[in-house]
Amino acid sequence: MSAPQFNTWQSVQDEVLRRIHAREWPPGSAIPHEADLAVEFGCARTTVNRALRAVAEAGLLDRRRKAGTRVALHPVRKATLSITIIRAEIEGLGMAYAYRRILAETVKAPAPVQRRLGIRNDPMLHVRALHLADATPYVLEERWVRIASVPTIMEADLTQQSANEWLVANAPFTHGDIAFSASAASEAEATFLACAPGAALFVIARTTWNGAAPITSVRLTYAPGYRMVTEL
Amino acid sequence: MSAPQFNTWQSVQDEVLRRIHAREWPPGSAIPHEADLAVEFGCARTTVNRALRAVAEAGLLDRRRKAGTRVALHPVRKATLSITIIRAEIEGLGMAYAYRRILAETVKAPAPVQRRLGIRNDPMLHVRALHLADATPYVLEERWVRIASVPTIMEADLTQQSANEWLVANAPFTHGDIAFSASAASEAEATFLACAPGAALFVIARTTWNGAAPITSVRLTYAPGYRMVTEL
DNA sequence: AAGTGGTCTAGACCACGTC
DNA sequence: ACGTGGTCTAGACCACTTT
Repeated sequence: MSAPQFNTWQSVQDEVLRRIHAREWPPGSAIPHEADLAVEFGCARTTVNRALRAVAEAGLLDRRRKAGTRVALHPVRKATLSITIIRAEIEGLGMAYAYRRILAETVKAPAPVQRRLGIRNDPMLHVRALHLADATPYVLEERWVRIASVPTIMEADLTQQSANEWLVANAPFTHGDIAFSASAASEAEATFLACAPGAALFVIARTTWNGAAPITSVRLTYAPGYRMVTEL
Repeated sequence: MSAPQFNTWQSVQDEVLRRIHAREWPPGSAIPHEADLAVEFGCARTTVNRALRAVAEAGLLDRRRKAGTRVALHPVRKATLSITIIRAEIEGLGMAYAYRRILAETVKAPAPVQRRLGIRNDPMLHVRALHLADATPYVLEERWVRIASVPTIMEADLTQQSANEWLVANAPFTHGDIAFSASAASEAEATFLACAPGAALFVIARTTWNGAAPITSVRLTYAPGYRMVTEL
């Protein structure tokens, strides 16, 4: 007889996933308690807990104290997107990276940007720059930085290093939001990205804070054909 | 005198995050070993491990056996997108959900779809459907399902329930890939989504497998103005 | 009130990678 | 070879939630 051995939390996780996928534990049903599973698997409850927690984080289990653990009815799969530096992204594709600053000015931000950041009339650094891959336009970066939050950026040479890269290295942030959308190329965008006006462009808008202090808001407009890919 | 108390792994995590953000542990620098931190924090090494592992998963620390733990030079922030069923997404916005099947046929899939799924000439179910929010077009679903992988789908009434929803409930998958892009509306898409041809549309392409068996490949084309939002 | 997951501890052994 | 993180154990107490 002797049940198979489950010595590691990963082997327990594999077995749990197998039972879920095989419908031995159907969606919505309650699964045995940690203590029972520990006995069945012949390991410590801590190990079972580690495994179940990992599966729950993946969205396949719902766990609640007292209520127990149930197989998720609508497995909310989570796709994780890694937000990297643009230079690293391009070089990772095996292409040559180049960067061209188009504009840098100190101004009051337009109303929509102020609203996103929750500020009023603070002086902002406005930077527009183009990132190129193998000498062809890759993405247009349109950025506002709240100077009071990152005063040292005024001493950075943004003709050589992108604001994107400088901020990643020098301006830590605690949280932010990010939005993905599609947008028709404006006349200006079409010129910079070497495409036709009205072309469908992939856009990422990101706003970040350091604690309560707003840092920056950026709009990245990608050249036609860009695809953001990840795994499930 | 007496160092502050860190009884829980979350309090340890908070302190670690504070030191990283405050640059007490600058980017690229090595931080003390788990054992040393356990002594400093006055807790078990297990607790320190739990905290550091969580911070490492968030991308702020790089951990390697023997090499030790370092503050990440380029913190790779991860955005997690939850993939839900479309009806839940629309109802979650407080809008009325409606669904209209446009087409369902059993055919051989076109070459690009076969290539994505890694199959040849298998019979496929092809479904085209429109999801509406408050009676206006929300997203167009264009889907291919490999019948051999999910035979029971032929008995489902896809005029009432969307293939999206049926599959989530009845066809478990182990892994998949997902791509986001922007695309100009074709004549057909413009008609279904009630927009102008050439309009910039947000597109999600998803392909899923159950183990080695390909399940389905779907292209979701959203009506103009759609934004996919998440937090960092 | 009681049951379930969440967490902490102290000690131990192990796997991996760097030296 | 050896140092560091990775994990396991057995037992205990606690927090949250539902009954």
